[in-house]
Amino acid sequence: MVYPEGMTQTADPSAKPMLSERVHTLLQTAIMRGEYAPGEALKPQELAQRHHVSLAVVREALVRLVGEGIAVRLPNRGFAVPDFSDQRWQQIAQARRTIEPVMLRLAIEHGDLDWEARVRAAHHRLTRTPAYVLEEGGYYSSAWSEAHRVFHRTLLDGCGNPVVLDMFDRLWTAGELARRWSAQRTPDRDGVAEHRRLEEAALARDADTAAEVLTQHLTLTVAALTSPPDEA
Amino acid sequence: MVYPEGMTQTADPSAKPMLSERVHTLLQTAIMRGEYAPGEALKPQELAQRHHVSLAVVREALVRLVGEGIAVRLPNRGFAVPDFSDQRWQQIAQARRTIEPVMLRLAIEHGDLDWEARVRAAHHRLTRTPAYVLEEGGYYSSAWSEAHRVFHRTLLDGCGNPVVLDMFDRLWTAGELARRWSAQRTPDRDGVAEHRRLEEAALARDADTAAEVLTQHLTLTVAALTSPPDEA
DNA sequence: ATTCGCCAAATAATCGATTATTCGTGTTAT
DNA sequence: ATAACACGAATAATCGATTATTTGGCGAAT
Repeated sequence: MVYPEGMTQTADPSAKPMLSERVHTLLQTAIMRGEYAPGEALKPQELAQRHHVSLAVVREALVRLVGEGIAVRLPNRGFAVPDFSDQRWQQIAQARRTIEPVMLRLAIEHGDLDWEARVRAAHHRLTRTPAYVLEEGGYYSSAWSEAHRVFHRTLLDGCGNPVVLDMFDRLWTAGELARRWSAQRTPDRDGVAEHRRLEEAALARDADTAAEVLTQHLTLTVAALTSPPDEA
Repeated sequence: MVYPEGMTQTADPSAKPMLSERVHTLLQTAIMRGEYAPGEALKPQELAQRHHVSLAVVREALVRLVGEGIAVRLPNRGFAVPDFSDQRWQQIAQARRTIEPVMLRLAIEHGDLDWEARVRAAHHRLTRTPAYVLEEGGYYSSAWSEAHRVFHRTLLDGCGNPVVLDMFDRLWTAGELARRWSAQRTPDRDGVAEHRRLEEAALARDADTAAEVLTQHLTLTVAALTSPPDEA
């Protein structure tokens, strides 16, 4: 006897995750927070005993991180945080300038009412989140960074294409890491006006304007790297 | 005493690769060749004893494959080949149509003489490689498929941006796998004329024409999926 | 007859230990 | 003094075995 399709699916979303999953997440956030310097070795032994797990789970987590591009592997010489150079940051920024505007056109073409609502919500949250907190030493607050990511991601997710959105996610992650380490100082601009113009153009289904504003937004963000931050 | 930078680099390119590396490559080509059906389980035990390695190396290879998007992981239920649906193939094709034309513009803008030479070489090789061999059962010959990939990849690599090229590589791999399994029959068109027009427009630095031809090329390839193949 | 719960087999995840490779230091030959 | 070599410590890669989870079948209760 064959059970009906999907009958055997337990699919418990609250099930406790695997150890390797947890260690992976821990390492991911640690690297993204800048707790490891570029080029610094990620030593399985140390990590294993620090988190009270075996080498195998650390190793699995590290392999996953390599797949995500936020760790590198030197065969027979272990794992390390990639040393994101300024060049790398430029490459990532160029990639974003190249593809995100066309992604946005796709989103504007395909986005539905639910998308529009989510764009408004994300923009509202972004504008109401303080960009800096004194305690966090000169960088954007983590809350603002997350709101910023969600806004850009929400703009694009109107396209409904997970393949495209996955590319955005990878670019954003790599970009944040590269930006953290490639500049002496993170650019002091949060592009408030541009975000508002992006929101308006997107909701007005004005693809040309939206793409133009996004290109400008991404260009300025990079240009601010090499020139002193004048704009607030 | 500190040695000069790079002094300790052994960097033996002919060094024998790790076991996990070898198993990873083996599984990758097996999956890409269609030796596993979509949804089919990739059982560590069986693979381990078939290739005379331990579970750990198989497991590491599988984790890497998941990172590359050609395997999926069901927590506590093992690994499997993703069941690429027609929908998935459509999504990948849309992603390619969306971003490859702008990538090509970037390549045309930045490509140097060496790039031009490689484009000519790749196109020459593509046109002189037979697209079908009777022995391989209705699909393109593997030699032609590889020449096809190299041509498209070479066109884009003029941009010199590894971040962008990595996106192409991932899209191409996923696309080949999805195409193999999502259609009853692979489209019977190889777009000879389009490839030639692509080469000419690219070398003439005519970005508008090249982008247009590439969009058309990618659109037809997908359209051929749902309609009977009329064009040869 | 169907559903629920329990138990055993199969498989996934993790662990501790073993083997292989690299790194650093000290020694020797030029 | 410098460079090549050898050896031991440190670390990476791999293995074999253990533990945890799921799967499938059987019987009892409804």
